[in-house]
Amino acid sequence: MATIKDVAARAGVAPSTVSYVLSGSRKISEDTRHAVQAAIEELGYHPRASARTLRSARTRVLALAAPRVPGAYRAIDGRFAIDVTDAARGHGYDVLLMTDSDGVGGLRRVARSRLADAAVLMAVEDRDPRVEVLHELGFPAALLGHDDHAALPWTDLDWEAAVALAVRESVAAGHRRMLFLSSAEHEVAARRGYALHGLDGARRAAAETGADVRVVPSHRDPDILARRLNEALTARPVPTALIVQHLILLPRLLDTVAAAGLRVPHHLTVVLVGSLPDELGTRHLPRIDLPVAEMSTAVARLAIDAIGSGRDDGPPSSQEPAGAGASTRPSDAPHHLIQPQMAGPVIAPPPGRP
Amino acid sequence: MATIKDVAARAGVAPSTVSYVLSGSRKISEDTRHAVQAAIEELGYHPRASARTLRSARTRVLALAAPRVPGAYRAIDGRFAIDVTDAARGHGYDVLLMTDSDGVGGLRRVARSRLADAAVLMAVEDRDPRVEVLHELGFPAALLGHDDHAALPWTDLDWEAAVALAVRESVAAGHRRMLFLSSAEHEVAARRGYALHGLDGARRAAAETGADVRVVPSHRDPDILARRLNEALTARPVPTALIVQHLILLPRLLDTVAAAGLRVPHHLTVVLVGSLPDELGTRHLPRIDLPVAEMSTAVARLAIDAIGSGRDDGPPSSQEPAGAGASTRPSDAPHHLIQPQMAGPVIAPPPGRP
DNA sequence: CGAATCAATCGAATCGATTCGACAAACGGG
DNA sequence: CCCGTTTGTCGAATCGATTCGATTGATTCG
Repeated sequence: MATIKDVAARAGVAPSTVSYVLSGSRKISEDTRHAVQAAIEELGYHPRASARTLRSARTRVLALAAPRVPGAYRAIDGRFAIDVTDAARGHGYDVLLMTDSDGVGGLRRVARSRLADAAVLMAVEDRDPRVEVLHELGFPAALLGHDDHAALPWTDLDWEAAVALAVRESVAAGHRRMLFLSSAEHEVAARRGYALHGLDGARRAAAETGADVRVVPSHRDPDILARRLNEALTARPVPTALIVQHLILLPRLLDTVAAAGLRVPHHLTVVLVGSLPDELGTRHLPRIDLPVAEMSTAVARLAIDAIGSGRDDGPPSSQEPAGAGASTRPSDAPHHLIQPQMAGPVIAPPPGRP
Repeated sequence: MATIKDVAARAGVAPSTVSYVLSGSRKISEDTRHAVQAAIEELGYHPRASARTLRSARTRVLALAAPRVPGAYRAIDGRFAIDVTDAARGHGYDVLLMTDSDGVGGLRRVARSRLADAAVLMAVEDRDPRVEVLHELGFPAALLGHDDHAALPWTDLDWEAAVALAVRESVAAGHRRMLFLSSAEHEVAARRGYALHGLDGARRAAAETGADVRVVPSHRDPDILARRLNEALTARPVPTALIVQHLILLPRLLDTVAAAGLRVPHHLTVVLVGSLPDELGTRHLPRIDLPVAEMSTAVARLAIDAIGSGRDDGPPSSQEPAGAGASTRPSDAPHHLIQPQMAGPVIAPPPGRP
């Protein structure tokens, strides 16, 4: 309830002096500073965010746009939300959580009412309407995950390298025939980066190693998924490794493997790609964890950096390398591509090999 | 970039008139209203949140305090965050997401800088320091989940009824010997409501039905959990049903069941209590879903209702029923206790029974 | 026909900070 | 000893809305 005026009165100075003590933007004598700080302590003063924002045009808030929830909820998203929030706090920013239950309406509203300084978008889709809206409003933003079209800063795991690594490590353990449980068809159709790049990684590693890698597309319906998997597991020649990128239905999946009479890892090695660290009790399987913390830190940073350099619509700087302006070509946007690492137990050899 | 002045100028009226058109708090003639609305459209005007808040002392923001993340992340929390956000939006509120990486510091900061009008706390613990801070600051709040001590509005699934229902339904399906995989010991020690009430429900239903219900406390270490479960599954007389309240390590748990040579549901029926709707592919098991949407709607409502009646420290109203002031006794706080419902397939009978 | 009533709108104060120019006192140099 | 500089602080304008009285016509009633 105390305001800057109360503090000033108590310390016997002008309000502006209190402000300078707080911001440190002008030199204040030792004595005055102590008097002001004492008054602040005694009154339990804390500046009102709204007044600060009104004057300075800075909210110190990031809008975090959670992904649409298409039937199946993604366990991963909450974790990202928390880690992004922590990362933002590290830079003095708070996080406003937004769903897209009203489509892009929420983002537009938050941007125009100046509730936030920048946005972080989760689970960006190809030709994502949110990206267009932000661009239209000239609102700074950064993306968690990416596809190759959006001309905004982004961070992501290198999914191609990740799946390729899983395949190569399986081959190194002696496996020659394996299944790759890829993203569901609707994710491929939506041209999600992780779906496309994951497939690329599997194909590339198969070609490089000469291994027999059969792709099984996942499906959001667990029964269909179970049927597909069961067919692939029993088709000859019998696969000895299962690389899983689509983890949403993991329990059901392991159930299916067990139902086929296969023990893990004795008959079949299961390798996860993009698992959430420590999540869902997957620690007993060899895997490539999704670097949630690293991605969150990076995206918060990218979003905050974008605030200063908000779109100024000026003529493109002549310092630029030849071609279009800095943020026009997707490949020019700042980004942070993270390299995969294996975690967990080593990959078991195929049956019949020591 | 347009302000209320610009709109006023364009419509040929005073700024206050524009404000009244927007708020509807005074009568405005048809003609003027249309002129103002046209000007708003043409300029793409949207009121600045900070200016509004500064004047009206209302942020229209709820602070959502995410639970501490103790090693294992809870898949459930992200879902709650999203649903609470949607529910808040339904009342015209936005949601500021807070972690407790700096303990209660975040809440205190948000409350004192007036970034939010009220708080929603997730996963409240016994003698939760956050509750004390909010009380000390006189900050309105509501809780997701509850224990019997906090004198704040709350909502929760009736965990005692839920576990009791799972036991009774299992008995009705013919089971006489079952395991109850309860919350982990550290959760009981923290006196979490769901842990205590769940145990009560199991005991009560066991007494009522005369069934043999053995309690197996979960454990955050999956290896310890697996060992405990394995012992209980193989102890004589052999249990025919497994009721699971602690779902965090579910995949590993089903793995353990399979490793014991037990097929679900043929040898052993697994019933889940408090599973997340559609989450993790648990739809093939009989279960009691956690009513996330219902709880979220309720808690948003409770928090918003608490804003109006913010602590006024005045003398207790004489309209009150005899006894202490309205918010002094925990049992007096408004709340919303949700009754459990079975979902999914019917519970399979024990082996040897048709 | 003048006074009272009512509807619609205006003007100005206000919320609580930030920030710029002005100003007084202290200081140093010539 | 006077003037220019530096140091520290003050005062006032400002950010963009809300809201309360005051004001202006139009209308009604006696």
